[in-house]
Amino acid sequence: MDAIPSLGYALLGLLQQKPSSGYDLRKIFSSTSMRTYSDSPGAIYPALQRLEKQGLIRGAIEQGSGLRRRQVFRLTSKGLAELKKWISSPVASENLVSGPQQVMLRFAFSEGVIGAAASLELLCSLEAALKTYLANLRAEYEALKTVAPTSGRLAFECGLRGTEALEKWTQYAIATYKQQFKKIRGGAR
Amino acid sequence: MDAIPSLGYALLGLLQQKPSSGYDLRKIFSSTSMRTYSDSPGAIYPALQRLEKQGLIRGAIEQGSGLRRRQVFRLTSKGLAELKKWISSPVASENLVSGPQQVMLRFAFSEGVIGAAASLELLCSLEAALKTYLANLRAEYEALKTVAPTSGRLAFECGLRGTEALEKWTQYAIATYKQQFKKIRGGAR
DNA sequence: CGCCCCATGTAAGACGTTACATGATTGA
DNA sequence: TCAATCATGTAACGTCTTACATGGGGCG
Repeated sequence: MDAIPSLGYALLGLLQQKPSSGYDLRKIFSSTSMRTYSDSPGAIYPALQRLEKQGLIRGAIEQGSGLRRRQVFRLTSKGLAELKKWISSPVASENLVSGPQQVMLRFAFSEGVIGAAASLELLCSLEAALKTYLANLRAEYEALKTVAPTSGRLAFECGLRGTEALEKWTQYAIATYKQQFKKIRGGAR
Repeated sequence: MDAIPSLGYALLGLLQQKPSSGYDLRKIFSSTSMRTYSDSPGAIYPALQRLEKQGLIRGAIEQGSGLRRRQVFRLTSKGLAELKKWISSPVASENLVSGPQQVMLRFAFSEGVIGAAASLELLCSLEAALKTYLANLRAEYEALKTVAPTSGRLAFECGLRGTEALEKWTQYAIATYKQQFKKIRGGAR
């Protein structure tokens, strides 16, 4: 089985939340913070075809309400399994090189797919990966800061600060989940 | 003239700093914080060929020291002009949708290519773009925070915090440059 | 001699982009 | 009836990925 690109997982995650047509998905990409993914038909329709060919989703034509036929896709059990596997695989520090976007996509879907307890596990794995990643960044910074021109040094500091902000967010998110669990366990229902 | 991809500009910027062979450039990509760019020969050599075909760089074969021939590339005046144009074009808030990486690459090269005063201008343009971008993000957050599950809300907050950190960095960088200018103007040499 | 590093490249395939095509329905 | 919106798709093109090919030089 070939590796599924980022867009494919975004589609799987959205379809898990709610069965949708290609057009629905395009609207989500163009109107929400998922703008980072392409809303062009030339990207989405072929991607849906690939996922269907791999047996991860199944489309059903809906010819009811008089409009042009729409094809509504939903996850198959195989698709759900693939999504779970992707979301729950531990975060490696290499996953952070090209930004946290991919990991964040996994986390955003996690609660609905694998549950809050597993979301927390994902966060802990992210925190550990960040520790090694930040150590490398800081070492590189020490080597660079004496030789680079101001703009180069500042640009590097930008990456460093961004990653530090991500670390703080991770700790905040972990605390949020832990508190949530405490409330549920402690509070009467 | 076709649009130059990100990798192309990264190559132009590095070649402006120092004429290099394809192999040198690959090593930079694989060993420094520019890991985000591919270090694979299948990406870099074709990219260099394209840039040469467009007249932005020129390669000279170096057959001196007994090793296999290496081809050292350097910027042409046309290439330098293109690089200047790219770096000094104002930042739009759309440039921030897919992360600050591209803008940061421009900034990192800016001082050596267009000078510190123009670097400062780029930063101010970035600050303005961030203001509108953050306003949009915050509006979307208000709409989302009541309906989204915890993990979805937290993931969005991550993006928000990251952008806020970027804004703070921008202000810090602007202050750094302004202070630098004051020192130069004020201090005897 | 075999192995690793220098150094350059190509080929096949996957993916995304832009632009175009199609056709039905709703509303001015 | 004309335009806009719903809804799906295809074709050409460019770029990146992975994998392979080539060949010289230094070293044990």
